[in-house]
Amino acid sequence: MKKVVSSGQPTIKEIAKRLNISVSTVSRALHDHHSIGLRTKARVKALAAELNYERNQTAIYFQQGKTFTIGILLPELSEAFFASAISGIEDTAYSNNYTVLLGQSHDDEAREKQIIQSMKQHRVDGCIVSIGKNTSNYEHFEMLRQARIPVVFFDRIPDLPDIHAVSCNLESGTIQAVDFLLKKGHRAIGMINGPETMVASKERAAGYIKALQQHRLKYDPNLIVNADLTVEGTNNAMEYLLALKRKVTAIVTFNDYVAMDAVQYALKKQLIINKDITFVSYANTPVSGYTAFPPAASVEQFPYEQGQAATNMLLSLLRGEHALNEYQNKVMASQLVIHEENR
Amino acid sequence: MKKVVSSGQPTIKEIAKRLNISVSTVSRALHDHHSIGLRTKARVKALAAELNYERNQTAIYFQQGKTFTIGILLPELSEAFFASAISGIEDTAYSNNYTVLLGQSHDDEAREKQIIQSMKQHRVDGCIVSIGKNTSNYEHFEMLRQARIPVVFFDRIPDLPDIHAVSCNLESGTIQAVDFLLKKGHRAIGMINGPETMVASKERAAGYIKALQQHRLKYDPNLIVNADLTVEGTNNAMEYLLALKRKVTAIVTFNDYVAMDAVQYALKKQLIINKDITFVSYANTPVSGYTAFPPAASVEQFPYEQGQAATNMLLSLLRGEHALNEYQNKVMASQLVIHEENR
DNA sequence: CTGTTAGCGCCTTCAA
DNA sequence: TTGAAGGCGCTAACAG
Repeated sequence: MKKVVSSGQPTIKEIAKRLNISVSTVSRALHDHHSIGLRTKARVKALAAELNYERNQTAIYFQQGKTFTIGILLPELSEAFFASAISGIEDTAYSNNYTVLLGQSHDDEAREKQIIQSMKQHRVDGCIVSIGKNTSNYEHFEMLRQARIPVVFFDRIPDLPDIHAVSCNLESGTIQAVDFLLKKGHRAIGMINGPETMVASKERAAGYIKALQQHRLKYDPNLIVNADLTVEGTNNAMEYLLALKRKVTAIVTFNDYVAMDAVQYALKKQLIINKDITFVSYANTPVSGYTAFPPAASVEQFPYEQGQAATNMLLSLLRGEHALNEYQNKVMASQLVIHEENR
Repeated sequence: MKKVVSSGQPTIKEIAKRLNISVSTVSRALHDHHSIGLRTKARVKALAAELNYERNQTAIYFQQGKTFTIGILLPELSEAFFASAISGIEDTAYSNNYTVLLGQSHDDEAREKQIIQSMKQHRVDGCIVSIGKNTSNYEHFEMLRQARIPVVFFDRIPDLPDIHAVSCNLESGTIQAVDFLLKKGHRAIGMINGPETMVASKERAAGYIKALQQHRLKYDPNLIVNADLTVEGTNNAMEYLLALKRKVTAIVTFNDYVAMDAVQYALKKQLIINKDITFVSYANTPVSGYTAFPPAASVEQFPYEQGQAATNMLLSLLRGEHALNEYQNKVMASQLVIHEENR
């Protein structure tokens, strides 16, 4: 008993039969192979068009061992930063005839593993990954390596030696940010940083310190607080900073959300924004323009461009332009964007 | 000459050879088929584990004619609304063992067509689609229908008779919104609506009118303005509304962005928000909580839930629980969310 | 309980 | 210029 699976979609076999020629001739005709007679070619193409023939990609994937699909694994699709990043990835993949398989880990390591597993089974040609907040075990990526599936990490990259990665170094932007504040006359500049373990937090702190050094100013460790990015954490950090003996007149916050929370706190304390206290932040969101008191400046991290860069790196790997073990680590510079001050 | 494509990944054939049994036995053992001896099963599984065997999905897709993949076509990934929607889609798909192929049309009809084409070639089992702003030709969806690939439209649904669709009716939410304002004593309620052609604009207008009717109030067409959702458009609309003889004390805006622009305009005109003028909006964004003057209430459109619902509908179609031509049109109710007023 | 075999759609070598 | 045949990895029908 023959099972019908292809829901009536025409195949080359069918075309061959109708035209009384062989399947290989049809296949070649469809591919414009030079050794096929013009007449035959025309007849084949005409019938193919008439029948609405379409090659069965799954068959081709199967026998070629390539899927022209890349897997994207991200923590959270609804975060503006990642939404932009995906957008950049999809655009680049699309214009190179690749499609994109999507998975979100929700910062859950177990789910991250499952998704990687599933992508591997789907035989994606490669992966682009931004790891979860708490991921500390990287064996799932090791499996990809063994399966010779290239991976490019971006933004949230793991602390491993031999990886392909694209990221945005926050140090440069942070230097610019602190510099900006120093030039406006601020001397006691606080920083609400993220969890100490995060690479991103380290980069922020490093930038902060370097900026001070460049101005030959003393670095006071008390001015940097590590917070957990929740509203309470931000409030606590603000309380701490505002209680310092040295009067803090400017604060660099971990991201725009923290900034907005911090602004709310400051307002409650009757502080006048941009006068008593000035905020500078990191632009994870396009929203800040709409808030009443946006940070005076923001460090842009270029998510769309990071997505593009990661995809291009992966594609060059897939094209064999670089050896898989020739590890590339593209670091893009973050950049300070000064907002309009007349609001 | 044998071409090696599978990059050395072990196959059941290899396992069979090593164990001196047949491929079908291996296949069955791996599937826990009841008719396989415990010993054999164990041996097979052990070797499979040792070799790091993993089934080649592309082979299975190919021979089963199913890919357990659904295609998502959306206008713009970086719009918060769609980002949430995708999140809902991906979560639902994932927990049903489906994966998700992604494409964004950027509201470009040609690109929309290409993506649909590509998804069809990838042999996705079904599609979830939100059409572009300007899409007026639906032949690409007709092709899907002919290929018997089910499509569920959501949010931006085409004006076609026989389709599966999930959407959120804004009429109910709008009624609640106007009702809310009427109960607070407002009588001259303006509306900055979207382009007249959009279904969503019509629903808003209809809700507005119905709410007045329910209160036995006269409907004044002058109070509804169609704008184009740009900042200038919003400013013009505001100028118009504020210049009316009847003093407008409340305004329903098309979405949160329009609301924020309108608030800015009002502030410039020295109006006091929530006193001189009150805004109610539609929640396309989770941001409004951070703005200084968020709308007093918002009509929630539940993008995540819409994504879930669309995916469930598609899955039920794929499972054959409903005939493909038994068209379902799920309309979810929008709902007014009243914000805290003590800010 | 296990083995043999055909076939999914396509491409590609080899032979004519 | 064309045809025949094999094989990609796997499943399932059929035959022991």
